[in-house]
Amino acid sequence: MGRRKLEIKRIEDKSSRLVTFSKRRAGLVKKSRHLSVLCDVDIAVIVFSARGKLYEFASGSTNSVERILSRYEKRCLETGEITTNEAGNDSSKRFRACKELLQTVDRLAENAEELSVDDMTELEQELDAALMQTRLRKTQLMMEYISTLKEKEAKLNEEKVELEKQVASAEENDVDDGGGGLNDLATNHINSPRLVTLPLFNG
Amino acid sequence: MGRRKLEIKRIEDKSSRLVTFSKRRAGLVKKSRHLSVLCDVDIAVIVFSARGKLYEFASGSTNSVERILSRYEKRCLETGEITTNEAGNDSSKRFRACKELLQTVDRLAENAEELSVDDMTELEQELDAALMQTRLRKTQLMMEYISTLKEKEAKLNEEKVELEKQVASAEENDVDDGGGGLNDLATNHINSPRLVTLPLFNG
DNA sequence: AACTATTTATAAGA
DNA sequence: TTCTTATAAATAGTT
Repeated sequence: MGRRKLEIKRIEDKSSRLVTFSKRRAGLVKKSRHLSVLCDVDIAVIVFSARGKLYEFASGSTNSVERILSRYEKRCLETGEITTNEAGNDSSKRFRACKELLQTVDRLAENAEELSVDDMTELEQELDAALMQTRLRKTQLMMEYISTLKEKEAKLNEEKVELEKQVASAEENDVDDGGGGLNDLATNHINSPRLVTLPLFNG
Repeated sequence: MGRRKLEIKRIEDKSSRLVTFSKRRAGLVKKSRHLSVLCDVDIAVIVFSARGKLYEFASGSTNSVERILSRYEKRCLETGEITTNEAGNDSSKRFRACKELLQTVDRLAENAEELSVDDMTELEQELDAALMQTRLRKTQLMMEYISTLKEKEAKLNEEKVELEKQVASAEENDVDDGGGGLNDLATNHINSPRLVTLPLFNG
């Protein structure tokens, strides 16, 4: 929507790319605000420029991006987010069960007026228990995954050391050089940076 | 941009509000995609309808929303820490703040009889918000850690391939053998098992 | 879900 | 950069 029709592909000219970014970013934010007002919905928009500068918009007032993001995270966990699963795995079954549970909850919540406080208390406790289970399981899965990755890393490091030895001994047998670079490379690898352990995983 | 100029305020008629939501949401996503492609930037858009249905868009491929969100959180922490960062590590400060908060909660809980339901509701909401933040942050830290480990693995794999090439070329220069074992070793490494991706982290 | 009369966004130019 | 303007794109109301 300008003097010419613009193909939707990366604008190679840096100057016009920047101008377009500035204009269209403003447009996007404006449209987001309009949509959120007109239709009374919550919107968050996050933009990272190529140089890493952050631009954000959120309907509502202070801290809205954080609020919407935390809602988003919550929703993802609730929904399971286990979309890309093969048939053999039983997690698709589990996923379906989850969905059903959520539907049940929705149904109950809709008719909440017909349920007594005791009923709701019971439901609350059961849901609370389910939530706890889910969180626990999530953390376990992540921890297991981290362990797997760490093991993998250790194994790869071992293999690397082994290979470096092989290179070194091959070098010794090799009379004419061309291998000085290899030693540099090997040294480089040995000195590769160590893991930085996050505070969360201490002890 | 329609038959009439539309005031930017909540559309009261439910039907047209829904139609407008649908149309403009599509438009917003389209514009987001165009902006991300044209200007080569990362964009995430999150929309919650009034009924709580989630719509999302992110430049890049699968799971980009999560990726961009984690980048966003990271950035927020970084910039926040720049302003509140003085001598030494501030995590001890944060920890002290946590302890104080918990003590406050204990104190309030002890004297709960003296507080009104409204007071307790307010406290409940604040604690709930804090809990949500904590969970979010925990998940993000784990996700970031996993990303780091994955990157590390990729880098190690690259280095291994490089080393294997070095071994192979050193072998070629070597006249008398003893290097058959090396080839076996190299093959072994190339065929080392791939990452098993847990359902939780698909896409 | 399609159709258009209009409004809105914006590409290029100044 | 900012303003202008010709034109493309989005969309409000209609069918």
